[in-house]
Amino acid sequence: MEQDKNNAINATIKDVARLAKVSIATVSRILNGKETVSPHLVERVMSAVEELRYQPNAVARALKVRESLSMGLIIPDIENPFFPALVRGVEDAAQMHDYSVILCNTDGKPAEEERYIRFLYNKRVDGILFTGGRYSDDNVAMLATLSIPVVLLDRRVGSQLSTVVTDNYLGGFMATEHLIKRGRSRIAFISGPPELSSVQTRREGYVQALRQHGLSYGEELVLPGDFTFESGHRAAARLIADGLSVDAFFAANDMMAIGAIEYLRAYGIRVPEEIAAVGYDDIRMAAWYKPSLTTVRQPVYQMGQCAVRRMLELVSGGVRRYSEEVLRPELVIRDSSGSRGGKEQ
Amino acid sequence: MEQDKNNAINATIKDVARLAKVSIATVSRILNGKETVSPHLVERVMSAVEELRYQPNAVARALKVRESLSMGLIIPDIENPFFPALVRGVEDAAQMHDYSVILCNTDGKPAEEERYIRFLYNKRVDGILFTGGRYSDDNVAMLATLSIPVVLLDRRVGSQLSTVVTDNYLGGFMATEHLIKRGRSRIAFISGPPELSSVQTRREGYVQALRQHGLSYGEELVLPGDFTFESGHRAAARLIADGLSVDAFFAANDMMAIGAIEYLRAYGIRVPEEIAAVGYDDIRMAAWYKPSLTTVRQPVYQMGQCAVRRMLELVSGGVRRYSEEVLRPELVIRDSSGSRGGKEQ
DNA sequence: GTGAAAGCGCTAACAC
DNA sequence: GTGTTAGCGCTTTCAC
Repeated sequence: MEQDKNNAINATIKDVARLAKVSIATVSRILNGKETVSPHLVERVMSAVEELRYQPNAVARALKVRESLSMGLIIPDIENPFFPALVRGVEDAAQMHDYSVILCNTDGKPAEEERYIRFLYNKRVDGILFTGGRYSDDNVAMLATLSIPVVLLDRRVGSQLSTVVTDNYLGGFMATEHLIKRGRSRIAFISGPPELSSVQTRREGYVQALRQHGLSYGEELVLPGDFTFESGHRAAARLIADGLSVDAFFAANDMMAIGAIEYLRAYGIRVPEEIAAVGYDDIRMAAWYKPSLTTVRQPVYQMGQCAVRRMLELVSGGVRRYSEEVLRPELVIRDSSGSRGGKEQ
Repeated sequence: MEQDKNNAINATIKDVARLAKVSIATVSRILNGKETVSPHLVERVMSAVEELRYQPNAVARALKVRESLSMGLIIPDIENPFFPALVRGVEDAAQMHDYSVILCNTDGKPAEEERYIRFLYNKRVDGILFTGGRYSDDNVAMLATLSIPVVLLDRRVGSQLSTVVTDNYLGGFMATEHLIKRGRSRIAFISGPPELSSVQTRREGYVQALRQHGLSYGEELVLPGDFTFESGHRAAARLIADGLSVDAFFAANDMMAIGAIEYLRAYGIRVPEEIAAVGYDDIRMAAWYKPSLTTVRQPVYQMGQCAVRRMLELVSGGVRRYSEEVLRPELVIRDSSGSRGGKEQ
């Protein structure tokens, strides 16, 4: 009656203690390895653990210690090719610290975001990594009031939260300057959702590069877009409708760049000869597409890692330091931006 | 001293009970809505919940009820374009039932798989959804001994576990027969990792289609591959080295198909005119690639959903029924397999 | 219909 | 060093 549970499916710390003939406190001490316990007890306990195939119950631990060793990762959509690398970066870094990551897809809908934040809070995650969709300032504000560490990814919002972003200004600048150096002078910008700070900042970089090189800039050079392939199509259609007064474009992401190129080529317009193109993100396809796409690569995987690091600092630090980490993007030069000599060549 | 915690960050069920002047049992009953409670108490409790912004602690609940409302999802790599849709299917279905999903990337390494299985068991997830990498029968066996519901995804292994797969035999058959109907007669197969049951079964479908149409089949028609773009290159290189005695190929995934096409075209070989191609998966790029890729689409998102459904059945059913669900793939006909009239046209 | 109380499995004082 | 014990926040008998 006392020992018949040895082979039970779920051994508890109690079972281990009984089998090893020690108190549960001793078992706990040994398993957590913080205090010193005499070797012969260690041995007895460890073999009991073996025999019972004891696996500590993390739920009970979480309840007691108020630390679940889990974090929430809120993203718009894992099927959007930007996010897998981010998620992987987060997951790898989390796992390294014995943390689990709960994945949440919101499709950028504020209502879903709110649901998930509440959901994660219920689960008592130790922290939340958040990438918003559209303008979700409300939810960011809500996050700020929560008594939970938060790291914002790729979205710099006004509030007082830690953020990890890439330098979108620099990215936009590099892309545009590259086209200028390739001899282009009328450069359009295919925008993403204008509410996103990342998009705004890329555009600022674009504008500044034009200015700095004495090139003309006007609202008519900015084409609306929403990050989809199809909106690339539409932007190209407008370019054509406008009489093609442009000899290059910089798109706020690769998907739109490719959409636009496809459309232009369907109209017999040669890329890069007649119109040069630069994208943003360096998705996988950018390298394989014909013409291969010059683009601005974001260190997405590293962003994920950094975010986890920041979050863990917040969790353990206790003191809530609001930090901002800016990662440097990189220009990847391929065929779509034309050859060194410019369009004449 | 009794009520000064009202605005504390983390209200507990106790705080709510005190404020509403009822017992914690009553609060619990109302919040779970299973038993009937008199309306005036409901009102009092609900307004206390409001006032305190009470959020139940799921960890405590999980400990008590032995149900964490979370599941683990083990995949090789979220950056592999096959998986995002799967993950999304799982996540959506899970969320619909108030479940959270813990994502685990193993890179297909058995050691990582084992680590994660243990990890998830520690967290007392209610079930595990598992897609193995290579031949990980050991871990599948380990899963089988665990006292935890498991659903295997896309891998039919000998053991007694529930599985959700697509009909790879049918997929291979359809792909091959399509090429035959397009007038091709010497059809190569670019294989994936030969240990994967999915790959083996696709190959069986391929072989059977050839046989059934009285076409020759031999080992020399099977080219090794490992699902990467580069291995598609290599396969094409071998095709060329062999003197191109082939007028079509069927690749076990799209990535390799595209890799092979790229290589062939770099050698001036026209696709589909000289060599027709069919892939597998229908990744996003398949539609955009030039030539657009004829391929076999797997209902990946639905697989994720089905797997969750199965798992939830196991969890609630109590009785462990080992089921097997086979989803039907679909042939998506595009340009890479040539025109209806066959290669002569 | 409602409250009191036991206990899920664990950690961390606190005694000895 | 080691054991005893008090909870973490919740659900669920069991009485009334």
